[in-house]
Amino acid sequence: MDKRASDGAALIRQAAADVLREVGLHAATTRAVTDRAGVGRGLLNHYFRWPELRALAWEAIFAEVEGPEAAPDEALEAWLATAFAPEARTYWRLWLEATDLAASDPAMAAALTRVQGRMLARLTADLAAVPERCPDPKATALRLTALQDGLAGLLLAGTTDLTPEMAEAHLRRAFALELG
Amino acid sequence: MDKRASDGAALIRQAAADVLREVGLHAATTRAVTDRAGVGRGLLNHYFRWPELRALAWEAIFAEVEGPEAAPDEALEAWLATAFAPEARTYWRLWLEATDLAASDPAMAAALTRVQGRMLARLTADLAAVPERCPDPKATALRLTALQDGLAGLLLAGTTDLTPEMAEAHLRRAFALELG
DNA sequence: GACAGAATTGAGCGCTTGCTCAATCTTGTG
DNA sequence: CACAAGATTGAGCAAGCGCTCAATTCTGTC
Repeated sequence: MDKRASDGAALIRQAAADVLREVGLHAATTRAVTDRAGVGRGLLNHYFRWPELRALAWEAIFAEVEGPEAAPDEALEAWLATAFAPEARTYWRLWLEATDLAASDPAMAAALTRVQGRMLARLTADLAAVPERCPDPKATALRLTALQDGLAGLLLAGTTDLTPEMAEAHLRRAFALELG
Repeated sequence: MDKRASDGAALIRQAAADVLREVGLHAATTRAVTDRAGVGRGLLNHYFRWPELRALAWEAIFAEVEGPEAAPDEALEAWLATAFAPEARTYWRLWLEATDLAASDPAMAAALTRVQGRMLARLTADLAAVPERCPDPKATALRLTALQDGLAGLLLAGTTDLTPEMAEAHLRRAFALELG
């Protein structure tokens, strides 16, 4: 009745998410996951195929992030404030790698579609809560999301002298332009 | 005196660029390049190391694209019009993959820095040509570039119902907002 | 024609990857 | 306790990667 404290499959799912966070999508391997989980190599393939497990763990990570709702106007400020917070770096990287992988990995593409849809819907809803200032919430949400992705890419590449603070300022500036 | 019609190193550089265009940065291999160039496998390593050759070929591809200058106001329209043209798809993908690789590949990071710097400088200059409408060309160029990157990422992932035409419309909308 | 040096070749090394599979260990049931 | 069924193991396979190196071919010079 009482399940084992260590259920193999759950152990592996958890370890996969941990490994993804630490080394990213590209460097993550099945061996790293099984070692981390403290189980044999064969067990992973008994429950999963690597592409599926990878997509599963990736989506689980972003599911955590989506977290609870906030009051509409606080939600927008919270979004702006956390978009380029230091803790978010892990997610920019996982996001970028996922966009990349989605081209060749159907499982990742599906996961990305779901997460992206949810995030866009949420931002759209938050923007729709101030209709007098934002006549087309869907379009604005898409532009702001795209801008955020693009700025995150610039930050990750580390190739410009862009800092997270500057990125946030740019996002706020675009936000101000969009909301008139 | 007259150089050989087929100089091994040049042949390999050219083949590398072709392969990158066709299969992208991640799928490209030394074997694909040497086969394409019609030379033996060993020759590539006689002249190059793979990370360097890859970065070299990548930068060469974008050097072609930078092309000749246009009249200042035409330049902005040309930029908007070609940003999401069908032919540009290859470049979005190479760009995205490069951003990804830059984290672990110093040669790619250096190449990306150079190309990104040139592109930003060019757009900044074009925007500076209309100072009455664009008070801060550098910041605007960065935001527009980031937006373009983000929209390209969304298109590549193929996960939203975004079309290239819509992406261009979004870019034009942001452009209009920026330039008042 | 002979010869030195450069260009070029491809078999193969060492490594990593995801995955298979026969064997072993654990667990719940009668 | 016995026994079937599921959980778990790890050696090893097949494939791919960048790269090495001894051997071969080509090329220009005297």
